[in-house]
Amino acid sequence: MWRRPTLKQVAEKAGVSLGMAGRVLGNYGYYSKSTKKKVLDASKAINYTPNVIARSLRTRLTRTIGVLISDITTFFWTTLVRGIQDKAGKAGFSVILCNSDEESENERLYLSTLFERNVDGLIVSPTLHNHSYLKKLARGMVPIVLVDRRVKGLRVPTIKTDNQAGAYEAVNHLIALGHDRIAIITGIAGVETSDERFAGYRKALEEKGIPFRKTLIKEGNFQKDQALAATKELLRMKRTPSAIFVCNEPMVSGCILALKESGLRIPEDIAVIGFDDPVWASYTNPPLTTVSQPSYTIGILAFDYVLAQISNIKKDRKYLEDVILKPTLVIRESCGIRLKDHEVHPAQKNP
Amino acid sequence: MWRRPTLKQVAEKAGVSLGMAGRVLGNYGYYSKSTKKKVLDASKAINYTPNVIARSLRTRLTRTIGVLISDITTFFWTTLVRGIQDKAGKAGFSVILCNSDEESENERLYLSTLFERNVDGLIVSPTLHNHSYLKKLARGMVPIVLVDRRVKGLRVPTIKTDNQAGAYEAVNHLIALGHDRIAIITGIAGVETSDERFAGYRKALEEKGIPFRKTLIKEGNFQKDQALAATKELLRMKRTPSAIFVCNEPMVSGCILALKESGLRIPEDIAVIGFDDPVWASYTNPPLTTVSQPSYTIGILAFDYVLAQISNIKKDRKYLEDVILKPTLVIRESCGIRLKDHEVHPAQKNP
DNA sequence: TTGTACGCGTTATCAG
DNA sequence: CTGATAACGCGTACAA
Repeated sequence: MWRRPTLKQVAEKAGVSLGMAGRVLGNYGYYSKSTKKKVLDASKAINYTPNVIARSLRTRLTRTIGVLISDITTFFWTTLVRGIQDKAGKAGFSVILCNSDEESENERLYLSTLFERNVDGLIVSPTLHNHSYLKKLARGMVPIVLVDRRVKGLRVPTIKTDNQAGAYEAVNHLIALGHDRIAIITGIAGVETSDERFAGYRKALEEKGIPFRKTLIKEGNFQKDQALAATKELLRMKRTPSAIFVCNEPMVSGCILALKESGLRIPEDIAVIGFDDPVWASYTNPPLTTVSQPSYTIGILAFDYVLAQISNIKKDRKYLEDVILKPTLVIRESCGIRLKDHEVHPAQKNP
Repeated sequence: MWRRPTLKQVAEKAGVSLGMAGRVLGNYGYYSKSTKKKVLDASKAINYTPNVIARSLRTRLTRTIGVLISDITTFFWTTLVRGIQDKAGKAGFSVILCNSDEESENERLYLSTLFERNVDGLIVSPTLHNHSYLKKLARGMVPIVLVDRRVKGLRVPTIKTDNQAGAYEAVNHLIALGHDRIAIITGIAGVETSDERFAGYRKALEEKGIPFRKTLIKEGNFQKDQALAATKELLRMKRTPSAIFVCNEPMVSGCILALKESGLRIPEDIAVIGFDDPVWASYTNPPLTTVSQPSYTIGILAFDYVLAQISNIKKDRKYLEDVILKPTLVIRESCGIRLKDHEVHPAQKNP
């Protein structure tokens, strides 16, 4: 099998020492114009490319970061990862991508292989359980930035959106349109993202004095199928909800599917509001009203923040703090037409 | 800064030689039960993990593959990549992901950094121009598998779907429904995928004796915006098309958007048929009829095929040949109701 | 300005 | 069974 040319071969070809060749190719130290030319020519002649592995062993730097998220397949993560990659590419970093599928086992596994591969930094969206290994890594073993969710007891910069605010706004929108039986399909309970969105839901209801009914709360797992099942359960109730707040993109898919199957019209028979704003949100019938997160930006920032840690720019305290981005409500048609202010639901008590 | 424990430290702690420690931890060669225990204990005690970089330098193997596609953000690629990752993860391989955005410049750039990083194999979807570097790499420098598209003059196993057949089936479907002014929004001309789909379009028309009009052909760039513009142009024609065949997912988005803006109803005023079957295809109004590609499977196979090359299982000639998967037409409602056989368009000439 | 020599952490060979 | 010891390819302190 073919073997790549080495610095040594360049040096021989150029008739200089190995160290000399290294200096001009690495562009450091002193060297004369003439040797520079000799080395460069030799390098080109034999098609030399540096061996990054050897360099890494020496410098202890790989210019690689590991990214561990739940599932590249969902819109939120795809765009977030694209953000990371774009920024990383420009900075000369490669990114190794892993999907945990929300399984702590996978998280643990990937985290350790990533660490063994000497990545310079890690961008992680932690699963629900067993963060012991993550915490261990965070104790100075490798720079880490969290995205989307924090972990209790882990002091690591986190880039995320204000989920509670997003959910609050969504549910308020529903209330303003006259809804008072608002169901919610949450994500996995315990995951910060879910809990915050649920909190926003609850806060909105409480503020307007709308009764909070346990039967209207369904726990999903962030995935389509379970949301579909949950929606069906909701529809089997004696008094069905007048609106459903679905806490992420794959789950809205499931919900809409269930609604379609049951022949219900949106929003006439039941309103739907989602979280995450994928391209297809404008194409549904009717177009989906939803909370939009700046996922691409989160990716960009996440990379900036690991890079800051890697480069040790800790002087800038900014890079040690969390950043919490504001989501925005994108109003389309799946909740019906917005009523005038004076037409808000009578149940509203706090002005 | 913290430094990871090394084999040497394990050896010292265990009171054995470096070579010994290496043998038991690497599980090769001979060692006694007692030294095994000593080494294992020491390893655990100081939390040893092997340094993959050093190993790679020695073995010349990185257990890493590079994946270079156009854009992780589109459905086809996301699922394909997920296929690769799933298979790679199980095989103990990491994957470095890069987006070319269909720019040869980026391709060249990423290809070289991937190569310098000593990836064991490469899965690439080549851009249109300038494959000189790719060809160079393919000359025994690193195992390569192509996905989605071939490159002229490059003898490398390629995993793709039969685009012509897919397009042919799509257009035939349209014709069977009585359409005779069928527009097409193609991908980038010259890219094999596009050309094949175009060929399928043309073949279907010719077979049924439907006139082939240049004005009904718009070249897109695989992206949403340009397809949107193209659709608008189509609608500005004196005689607008009765149906549009749009050659990939992001472009269907653009097309539908344009149609919506113009107030046209699908399929009453104009039919739409797409290529690629993203989740949202069932949610559009009406649900989108489209050609579905087995993208996840392509990813799986692609990894199998590079791995075969890496492991040198070339004895199995199977792994040297292209595999061309059959797409399937998913009929929903964006082309209208299927007519009975005897109702096919009168222009049909060849039974 | 140039060359020498050592170290990075493993794997693997070769005597004992 | 075990212990030295030589690569792997590159960076860099040190000497010349």
